[in-house]
Amino acid sequence: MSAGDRDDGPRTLKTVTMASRVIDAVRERGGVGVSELATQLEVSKSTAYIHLKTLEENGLLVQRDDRYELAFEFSVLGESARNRSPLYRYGKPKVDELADETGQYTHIVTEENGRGINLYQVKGETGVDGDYQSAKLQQRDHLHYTASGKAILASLPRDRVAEIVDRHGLPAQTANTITDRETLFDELETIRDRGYAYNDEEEIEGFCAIGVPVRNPDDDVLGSLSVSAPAQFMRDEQARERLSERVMRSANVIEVNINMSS
Amino acid sequence: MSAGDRDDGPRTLKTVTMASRVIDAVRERGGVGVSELATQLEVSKSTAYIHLKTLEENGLLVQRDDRYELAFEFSVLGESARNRSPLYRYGKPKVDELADETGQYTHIVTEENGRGINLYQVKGETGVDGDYQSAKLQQRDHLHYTASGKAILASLPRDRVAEIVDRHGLPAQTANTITDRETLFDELETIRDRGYAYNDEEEIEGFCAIGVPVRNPDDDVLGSLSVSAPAQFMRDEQARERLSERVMRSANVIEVNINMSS
DNA sequence: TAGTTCGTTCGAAATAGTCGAACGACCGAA
DNA sequence: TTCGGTCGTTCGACTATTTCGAACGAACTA
Repeated sequence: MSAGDRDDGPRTLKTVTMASRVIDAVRERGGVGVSELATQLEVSKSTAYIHLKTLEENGLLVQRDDRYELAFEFSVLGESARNRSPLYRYGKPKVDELADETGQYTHIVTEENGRGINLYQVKGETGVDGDYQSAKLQQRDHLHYTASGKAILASLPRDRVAEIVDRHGLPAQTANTITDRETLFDELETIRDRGYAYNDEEEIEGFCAIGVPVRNPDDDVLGSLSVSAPAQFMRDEQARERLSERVMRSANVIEVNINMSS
Repeated sequence: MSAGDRDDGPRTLKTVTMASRVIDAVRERGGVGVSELATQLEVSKSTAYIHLKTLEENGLLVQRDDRYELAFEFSVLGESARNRSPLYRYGKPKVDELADETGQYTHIVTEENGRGINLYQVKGETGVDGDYQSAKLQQRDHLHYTASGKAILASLPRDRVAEIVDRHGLPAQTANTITDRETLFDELETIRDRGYAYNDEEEIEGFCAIGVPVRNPDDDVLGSLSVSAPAQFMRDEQARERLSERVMRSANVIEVNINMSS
């Protein structure tokens, strides 16, 4: 084995980690062949082969057109994971409602391992078309350049935020992305005071968003509710004010519904 | 090892198969502890432990309240899997539309390994509330007792259907479920003639549904589009006729859109 | 037809997984 | 408080498993 064998923390099963890398490679490339995977993961063809076959036997991959792709089984597992989240269960109807009323893209985001995960989103009537919808839902995002992410960060203890920034950094996405640690902490302060996070074209040029945290009775943050709209729309102070009030109200209703259920 | 070591067909990685069983157990129980998993899978505590830890390290499980649960990562992978399906991409807007117009539950289903997978569904205005929605989306269903499933089976070659029936059987779900092989083949014939499948309370008592296959230019079936409604509603011949025409029309539009894209 | 590339199979070398015992932490009962 | 039970966790040793590379036929290209 190569020199730099890093300690993965606890003892782990290398074969399982390898399988996980296989799954990741299949997702990234949208399907792989045996030789291709062997090259990408730097293992022998026979190893790549047996991994793919094993995952296929277990229903996690399927062969389509001579390539191995992710099985729909993942969509079953994904639904299972989502549905355990009260934020998803109680938030989904509110997202539908908000998207309907505002006509804009509306999302629910939660945090996992320091990244934002888009649990659900709806494109409202006036929402711009394109690959935006499917692209976002497939993606784990950094938390510092989205309104949803910043809303979550603002509700997390300071040292947790520091930990996340250490781990994932603050890469720029547009010219407006916050890439400085101190600026970020100041921004989070502002968000706490104001009650909502504002994304000023920090992720996508021409797009702004408003994000509001959703908390449980113990004040742990479960995630956030957000609405994004063209910069043009958001530049109108009044519209923005109205919209933020609206999102805060919905987030609050979600919180109440979650609290009543437990 | 125990006596009955069956040949899994091709050579496979036992550690990966074990990991897959772990994931399945976690899903089934909605979260597990170390000892609990060890008992369920009949392995030592230390083995259960290292498997859970490895999957956690790889972002596939998370610890919540002293239990290991499925990570939202699965929801990312699931979206990825779904979005590769043209049936999903082109069918989703039509499902939304149909649910809106009919006010009933509307779904898109596809087949994988002889089972039906619910790719997307929407509860229309008049759709009954309850756990039905989330329950269905989490589930792989047998194909023989749903309208969507029968529509798919009717579009598959006869020997493929036989294979599926051999593998998964024809378990009864209600008194109306088709449990006899010959009856099923006759029904599939009827479906082909009629152009749509009808579920007459075969899955859930009080619920009927209409399912229509969606095929690609090569005449392979990609899945089906279906609408379910209370038995009361469906007993009205005229309503049923109108609805089936409507579903067939939408399915056809989906087909056309898919074909134009390739 | 010769030269690639692909996926697939196999035996043997080398690595990695499993077990069971043992520990400290935690919880509830006595 | 103290005891017995359970929990998750760690470790070394035995053993089973994974990995590799070579070799094959099929499919495709030149």
